[in-house]
Amino acid sequence: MEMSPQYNPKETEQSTYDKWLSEGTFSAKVNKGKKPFTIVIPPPNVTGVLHMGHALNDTLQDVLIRYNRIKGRETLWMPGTDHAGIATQNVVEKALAKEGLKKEDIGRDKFVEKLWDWQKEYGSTILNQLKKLGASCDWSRTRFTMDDDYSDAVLDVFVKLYNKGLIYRGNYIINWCPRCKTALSDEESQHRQVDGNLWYIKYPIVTASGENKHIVVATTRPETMLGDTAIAVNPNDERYKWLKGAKITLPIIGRTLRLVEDDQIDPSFGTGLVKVTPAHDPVDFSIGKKFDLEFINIMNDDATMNDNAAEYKGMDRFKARDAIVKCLTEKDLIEKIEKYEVSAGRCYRCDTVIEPRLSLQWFVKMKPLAGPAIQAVVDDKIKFYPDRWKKVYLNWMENIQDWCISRQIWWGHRIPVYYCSKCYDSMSQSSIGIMVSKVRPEKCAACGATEIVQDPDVLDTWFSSWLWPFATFKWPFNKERLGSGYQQAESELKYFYPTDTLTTASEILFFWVARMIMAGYEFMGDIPFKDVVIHGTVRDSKGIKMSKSLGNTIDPLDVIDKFGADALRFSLMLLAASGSDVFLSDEKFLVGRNFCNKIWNAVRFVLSKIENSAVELTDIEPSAYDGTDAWILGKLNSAINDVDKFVQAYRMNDAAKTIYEFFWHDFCDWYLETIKNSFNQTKAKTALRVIVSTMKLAHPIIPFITDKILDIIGDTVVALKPYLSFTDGWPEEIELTDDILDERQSTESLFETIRAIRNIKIDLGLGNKKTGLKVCANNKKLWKKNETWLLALSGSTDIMFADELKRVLYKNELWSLDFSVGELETENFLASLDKKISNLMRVSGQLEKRLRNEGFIKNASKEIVAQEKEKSSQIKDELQRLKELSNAFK
RNA sequence: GGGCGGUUGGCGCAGUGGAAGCGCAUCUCGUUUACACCGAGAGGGUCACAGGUUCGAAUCCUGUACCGCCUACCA
Repeated sequence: MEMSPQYNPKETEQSTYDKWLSEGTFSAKVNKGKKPFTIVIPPPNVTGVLHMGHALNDTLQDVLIRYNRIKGRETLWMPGTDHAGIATQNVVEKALAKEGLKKEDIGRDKFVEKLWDWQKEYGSTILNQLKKLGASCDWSRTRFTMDDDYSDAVLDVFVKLYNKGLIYRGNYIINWCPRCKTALSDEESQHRQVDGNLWYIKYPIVTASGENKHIVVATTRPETMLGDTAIAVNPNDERYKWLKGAKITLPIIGRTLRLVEDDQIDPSFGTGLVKVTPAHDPVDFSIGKKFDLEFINIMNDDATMNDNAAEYKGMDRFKARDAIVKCLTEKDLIEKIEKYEVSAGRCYRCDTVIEPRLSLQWFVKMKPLAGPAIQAVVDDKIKFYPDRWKKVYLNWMENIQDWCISRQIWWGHRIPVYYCSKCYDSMSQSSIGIMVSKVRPEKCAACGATEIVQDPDVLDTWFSSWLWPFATFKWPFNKERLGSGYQQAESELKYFYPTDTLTTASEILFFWVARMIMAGYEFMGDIPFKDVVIHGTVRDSKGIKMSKSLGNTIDPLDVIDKFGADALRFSLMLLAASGSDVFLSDEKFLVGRNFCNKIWNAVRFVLSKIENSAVELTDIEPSAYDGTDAWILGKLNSAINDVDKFVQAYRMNDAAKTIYEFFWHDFCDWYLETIKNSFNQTKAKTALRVIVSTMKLAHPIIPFITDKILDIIGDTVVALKPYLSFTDGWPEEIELTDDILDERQSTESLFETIRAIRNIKIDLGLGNKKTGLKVCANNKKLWKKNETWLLALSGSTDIMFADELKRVLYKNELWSLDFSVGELETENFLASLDKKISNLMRVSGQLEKRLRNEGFIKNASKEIVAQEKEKSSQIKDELQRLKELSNAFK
């Protein structure tokens, strides 16, 4: 078969992937004879397009899946997408805006219909892109968090938790995004320090004794003063004892404010007096509750001021701030303005500054759910890689807050709560007239009225994705919907759950990972996965996080187009040291491309040798190894062993590196070079064996080229065909007999000598010049046997054996050497020797000193002392040899 | 404010107590018919700083500085 001089991934990737699909390589089924290995994909947003973060995360998963598949496990990689409430709604809203429409114009039902249309058309974009990457997901199982079966799980869970008393509704200060007009969880709001001001505002008072004065409060948000209902002071603050009984008046509005004492107040901040706005600040809210203050909401849901804001009504919050500051300045009520860095929360979707807002929301009580999830990690039932995340996880879980799960948007699972129009009173805390049910109740359970309204809110997206590891298996097995498939679904969950490994970025450790663990225990009574692998963040070459808005992204599809999917995958795995961030630039992908090309050419070379020689390959078992064969097979054994170990420890970079070094440097640079001049049947078999084994080792990381190579080998060496499959197991180490192990050792010495010869030639100014080699050796046979490749690799014309050498240029315990060249430029040679000598003297001195040190002899372990003695004597021998050499030329 | 990491050649990283390593970049040499997406070589680091433990520290302990990330209600 003709192979081009360069590997061209474009020619093969698509057809190879199609072959996998048609052969059903990725499909998983319950197979009691095999141990399952399961990964559920972190479902990308339906709106998503593949970025480097996905490429990294999903390659990692594919490596694990393919590795375990080769190892004979029944592997399932469950794919799917997440409906991503706000993100998706934003996309469709934008599309609508192009037609000059708002979602309110077409109404909820029509809008949701449009969302479904959108998801049907574009929802599988990212999944198709994953196929380009080579992802071996079982596509027949693709799930979506708003599938009927999945939605059933979400509602089921809501009802169960409600009935258990773990879901409640309450008034709360929540993070409100005035642009998305929805509540955001703490995790969805990102805090950022920005330059702001601290305004010191004077509030007029009349003291108990009738004196007209003013007090000063400091605030970063002057506009909220319109909603002030109190002034708070620390009870221990002596400076303000006189304030008791004073009448405090809120400027502009004229409202009388109460004075309350609370120890949350830090006397050292500002003036020690705080304006209290219970409806617009979380701390103030808690003070408001404690002292039963009035909650005055001054804003609309889009952060414009409302009826309670007097003349500022209708104004945007920031315009109102300016206006209020201007008005106060005119009235001489601003004492001073200080520069102050404030930490403002921002919407993680649109970056709008969040407004703390009082509203009625649904919550999940998290403390009861957290218990088992903490214990599982403490007991190492679930392990983190790298394990430092364990501490981070535990720290968060131990301080967990209740989870606000309602969202004021239209795209998502609608909250299964119904209100009776007759007997439900939204103002009362009573649950009369509230019905929680997966299906709409026909009439009110309390009064029997039939006018029933469903809660308009939908559930937080994470409230569906936290069920991902089991809801994707069609839990809770709705018999009506599943029909006869019911039992199969149940047995699949039983077989594949708990899943094995979850890989993710650290950003969603709390959003998602922690909650999946809680859901796993609450609904399955078991962990959702055993290992959590947390990889780093993808950054550009300057270390800045890649993001679309910064325009510093590298599109994985471009990389695939330019270098191939394998190049992308290999480079990513090589760079992604476990848990540390990945710095990327276009050049970084050259490593992967070059490596694939190296593989391609090594194979091309070996196959051409086989085709051009009379070698007939009848079986794959090599019989008559020589030293170089034994040497490379020994290296292969270690590579197999190491790759195995590294993949299991999730150290993909070490696995990739091992394969790279072994194949490139050991196999190509040494073994293939030696067989160029001594090709025979054993060599052909050995080379093929190494290639086939390496293809299997590398297949999880670079599936396309390795698959192609096995195809090509099968076509060229037809007898090998039955051995060339990725399903017949992981390569086995080859047992080597003792005498072969000895030959392996002498091969290593010969290689060492060749390196020395090359160095000496350069030092002697001989460069690449071919010279004769004079050898004085005990073991002439060894040199004779390997003569052809020794000549080629050392750049020699011939080898002459002598019993004694007048001049010695290289010497070790086995042989000494000289070149058949008359006069030599020995200056550089001597300098190089001297450098080696002085270096060894230094080390030798250190060792001597150590061995003379009584403390060392007394305290260090016997093995260490013996080891150091051995080292010392070796170095002395070496030193002796070098000194002799050097003296001979002086 | 609290927590967790990091600091090793120009850059990116390995290295869990016994002679400082790897990849990229740099430099020199090479038209050796698998590969220039190649081969053979070379240079380059007092392992952030200060103490301590130890016969011995890049490695363990304490502190300092700087850099990240997460978390938090100083208005």
